[in-house]
Amino acid sequence: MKICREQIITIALSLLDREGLEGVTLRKVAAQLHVHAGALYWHVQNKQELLDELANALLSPYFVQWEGRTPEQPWSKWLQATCEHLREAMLSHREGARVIAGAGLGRAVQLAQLMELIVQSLMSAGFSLRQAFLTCSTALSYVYGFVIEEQAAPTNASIKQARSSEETLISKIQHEKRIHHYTTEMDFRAGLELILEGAKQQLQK
Amino acid sequence: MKICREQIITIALSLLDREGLEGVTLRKVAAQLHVHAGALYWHVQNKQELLDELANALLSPYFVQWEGRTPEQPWSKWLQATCEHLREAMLSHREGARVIAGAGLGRAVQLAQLMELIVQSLMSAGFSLRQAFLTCSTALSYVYGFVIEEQAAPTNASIKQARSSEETLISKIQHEKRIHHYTTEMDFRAGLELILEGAKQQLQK
DNA sequence: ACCTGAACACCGTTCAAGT
DNA sequence: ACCTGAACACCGTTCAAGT
Repeated sequence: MKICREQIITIALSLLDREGLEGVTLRKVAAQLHVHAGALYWHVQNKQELLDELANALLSPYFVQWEGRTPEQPWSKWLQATCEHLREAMLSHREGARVIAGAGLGRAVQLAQLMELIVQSLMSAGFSLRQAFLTCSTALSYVYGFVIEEQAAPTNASIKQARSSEETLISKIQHEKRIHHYTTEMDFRAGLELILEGAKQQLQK
Repeated sequence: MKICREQIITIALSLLDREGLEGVTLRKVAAQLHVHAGALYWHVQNKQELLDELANALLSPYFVQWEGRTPEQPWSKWLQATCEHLREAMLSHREGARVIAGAGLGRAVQLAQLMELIVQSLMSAGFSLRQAFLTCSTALSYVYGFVIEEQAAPTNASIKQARSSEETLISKIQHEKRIHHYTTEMDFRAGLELILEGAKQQLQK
């Protein structure tokens, strides 16, 4: 049975969607390739490397073709679209945000390249290197944190809380959301706008 | 050997600092209490519950005494202090951010309470329920994402990159940081200020 | 009520040996 | 070059049986 790196990643990805991150196991991947677990170590250094490649595999289809800001494009619109695109990439697979955050900037090549593209796009719009970096890192941190929480499986505790409708502000917020048909996507956009607005202000000084 | 829930959490916390999150294992905790692994299940439902308690244990010393905004306090100063305090709680133990994010709002009672306190403090400063929620959730997502990345162990890849000082913008940023003695804390504050600035702007409309 | 002892069904990783 | 076979040192979880 000849196998290659790509097959391993593809199988791992499908396993991620079916069983979640904790279900992604070298032994299960090997089994689906009709191969013993030890055989994977010829194609992959260890499990962490597989996880890193998983992060890249999530990001690649969304960002290999992604263009930097064009001169006539306002930077805030471009950055907004880029962050929403990143969120979509994360949402494209179960626990995607966790996978990407787990790899981090140091490991996920795609993520480092994306950061490069953002900083460059902001600088061409008049940001200093530091301003561009801070805006970029703030936006990315926000996306990370937001989507990780968004993808966290609803627990028994949170369901119980929602059901019992206590007099907490959080349950009032949930209630208001239902009435006004607020979506999680709207929350995400609104938070992102806060950051973009802050960056605009900073830029004028 | 009589043991109790508190001891389990204390041991787990020390294990977290010594060996990191993946070193926190029911069997190791049990061994340090001179008890068989199965015995822990009398005090704890499963490993996840222990992890949730770990998140609370990280937050409690920082937030049980934490006060809501006082009338004479500007909301932005109070929120800034609160977010910096949260970051310090996360940094107080190895991989603290990951532990807290892993528990999430649904599991870490302390975190849900903190959110409650923030929303309430912002509303008393004139925010609508929705404005307060969005500002709170944006700030918290940012802190999450920032500190998770901050605490990610530097990898071989990132060290190699730093050493080879390629012509990437990211390495230029690292370089600039060293020259100007920028700290990670300054980066955190600057990003936070972006969000606070954006929230101020939003409030005026 | 609280723990032992032992099992069950898993993990990642290594490595001689095969082909 | 690439995989088998088998081992090693672990995991979380369950549960009868002890005290």
